[in-house]
Amino acid sequence: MCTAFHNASCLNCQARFGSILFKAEKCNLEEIEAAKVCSVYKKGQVVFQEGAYPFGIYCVNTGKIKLSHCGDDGREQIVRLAKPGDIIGYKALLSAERYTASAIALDDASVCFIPKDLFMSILQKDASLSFEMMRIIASELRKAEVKITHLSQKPVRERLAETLLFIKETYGVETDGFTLNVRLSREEIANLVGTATESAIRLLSEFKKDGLIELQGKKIRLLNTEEITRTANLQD
Amino acid sequence: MCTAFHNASCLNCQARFGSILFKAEKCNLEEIEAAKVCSVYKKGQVVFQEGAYPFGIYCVNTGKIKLSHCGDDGREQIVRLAKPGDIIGYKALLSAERYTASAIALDDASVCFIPKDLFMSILQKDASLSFEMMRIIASELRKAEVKITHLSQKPVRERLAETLLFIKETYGVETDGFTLNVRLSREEIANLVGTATESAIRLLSEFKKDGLIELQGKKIRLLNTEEITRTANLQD
DNA sequence: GAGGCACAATGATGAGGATCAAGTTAAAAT
DNA sequence: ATTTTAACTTGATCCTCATCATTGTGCCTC
Repeated sequence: MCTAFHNASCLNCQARFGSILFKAEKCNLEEIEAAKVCSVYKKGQVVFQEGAYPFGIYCVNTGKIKLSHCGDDGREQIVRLAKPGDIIGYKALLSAERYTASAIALDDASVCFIPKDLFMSILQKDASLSFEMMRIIASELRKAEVKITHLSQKPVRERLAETLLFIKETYGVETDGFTLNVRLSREEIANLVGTATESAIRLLSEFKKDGLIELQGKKIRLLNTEEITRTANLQD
Repeated sequence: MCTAFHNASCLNCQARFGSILFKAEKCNLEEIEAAKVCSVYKKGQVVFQEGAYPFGIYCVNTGKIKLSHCGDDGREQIVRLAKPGDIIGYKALLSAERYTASAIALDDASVCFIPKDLFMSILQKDASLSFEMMRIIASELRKAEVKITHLSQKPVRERLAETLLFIKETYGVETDGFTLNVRLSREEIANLVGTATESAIRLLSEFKKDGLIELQGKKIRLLNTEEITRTANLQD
């Protein structure tokens, strides 16, 4: 499956990535550090599965994770992209319900697991941590609401452009300054945009024809961010 | 504009509606009570406006509030319906940004205002309150993600049925057990579903023809909840 | 009661985008 | 290297749904 081990460098890890856990009081962070278990997931492996009950939360150490929500007809909708420092699986834990999304590694990734009881108890006594958690979730919620509006009001073309910018914002670009620093399948891009795979493909080649992007297998280079932004037609 | 006054019955109000604020430690709740200002808004009046900076949060005392997000083309998307006991305007406050949605009274409503500084300072020291806040926001986020999935995968017909059930869940029904306990314009229903007004109207009359609902002006009676649920095609 | 106004309803039309089908490339497995 | 499989691409078709246009209905004002 995946190798599990204790990662002694938790403090370093948090500091490096500015993770939320770093906001916890020191003694609590140390407690987390002692209890956590770090696991390595290969690309495509499932960190947790929609419908399962949560036993704790996860903090992404390295790699990239997609959180996707399976629709009734079986098609997936990617609701979030997580990067190192991000925590995932907190919504189900907080609302004490089953996962509404699956977490799947986009890369080889290492993810720390923090047991439910520990995390919850710390959360209840550590106002600083829960305050920070709240801010993060609130910001996620804002993003989700904007996405809802755009889904119901914007055409696929604009949403695709927006998604490309979002990917860049989330995972950044490679050293050349153009290539998106993640390999997503066309289907995954479509599931992020909320459209059919064929539509995503078609529009990507249009963007390419128009000189906005360059395609090379799964590599996507954003050549003209200006124009992509204009295509996304963002007001706010 | 709207009458503002101190409402001595805050403790009662919270208790009655099981508001989140009731989770605050007692001394903090008293502090909130002392500082809050209650205002009355007439139907259609704006509690806060998208784009403005937040000065505090609001707790709905009586009445119904819609939170709507204005799309780039000016069409509104209703992202939430608030009822007595709910707090609104917290996302902008927590993320220290401008409102991304406007709050507008659907009814004559009375809403309590709690100043920013007070609320934030309490939140940072009151782990119990911020924990509860977190749970609420997390649950909102879950709902939002489901909505995103449905928006991108389900046809309007199913989404309308789902919306009717959602309205029932949120505001309940009148004493007859059928009539939705809120008056929304067709446009508002459409903006809740995420579709054109005409489409909402057309489908509503289809539902009526099929005996699922009864229409009488703005009154909507859910005659056959069973069948509406089936039409909504909910799996999860 | 006549006029005006907002909202509701219905019809006609067209475009955007999903779906189906077929062919192509790329990657993985043997 | 060859087969197998999966992912990508492109074309053709169909259908949902948005848009435009028109008429109908209730409601308030004068």
